[in-house]
Amino acid sequence: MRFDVEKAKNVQTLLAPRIVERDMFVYPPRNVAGVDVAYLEDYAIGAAVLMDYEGLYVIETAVAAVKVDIPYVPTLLAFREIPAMAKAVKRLRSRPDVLLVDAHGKIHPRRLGAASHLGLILGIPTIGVAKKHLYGRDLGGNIVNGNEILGRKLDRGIYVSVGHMVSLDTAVKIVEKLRLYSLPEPVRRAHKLADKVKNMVKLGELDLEKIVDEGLNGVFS
DNA sequence: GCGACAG
DNA sequence: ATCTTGTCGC
Repeated sequence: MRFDVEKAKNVQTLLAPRIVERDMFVYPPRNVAGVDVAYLEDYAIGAAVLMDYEGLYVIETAVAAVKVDIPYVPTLLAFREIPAMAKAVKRLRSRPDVLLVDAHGKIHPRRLGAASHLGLILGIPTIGVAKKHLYGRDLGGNIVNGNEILGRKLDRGIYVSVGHMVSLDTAVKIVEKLRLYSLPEPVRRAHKLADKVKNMVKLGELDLEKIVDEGLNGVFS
């Protein structure tokens, strides 16, 4: 067993105290990016879409792929997804002011969901945006655990929580503004991009190995 | 022991 | 997350 579950949990417990819950960027942000991952066999394809916060137009996109060894274990998703997400974000030529991650942030048993973990590793403000419940109790829209507020559940079943370097109120404000559809645009587009690349690789229209060592950049819409 | 369990 | 066809509706 190359993946030590207990050790991974200890890493989360150790890193959680480093999360900053204050806005460490100028609000409103100039631009925001969304990241997501798609899987194809034993590879993870990460996609990042950078958009203008006010105009909601795409500035640039980046795709990266990495081989994945780690299995999916509930609450330890970060260890499986972060390599691909981090690589995609780093391939962006501009550094996003805020990053929206398709995963939970503080809504996590040890307060370090993948969105928080990624923000800590990249040193970029992050917001957790998830579609399903993972942890905590719903108390009138607030996801709580005892007296602690971990995040918020918005309409259409979207969970928002602090990733890193952002307050919950600001995180919610940003997500709401970017919600043209259920998911905030940057995340929805990153999901579509990762999915599209995955299918193109399947159809032989793209070479996965080439994406693994060179990545893919674009300036689409 | 039982149920829950992001992507 | 992934697999997987058609179908209903704006």
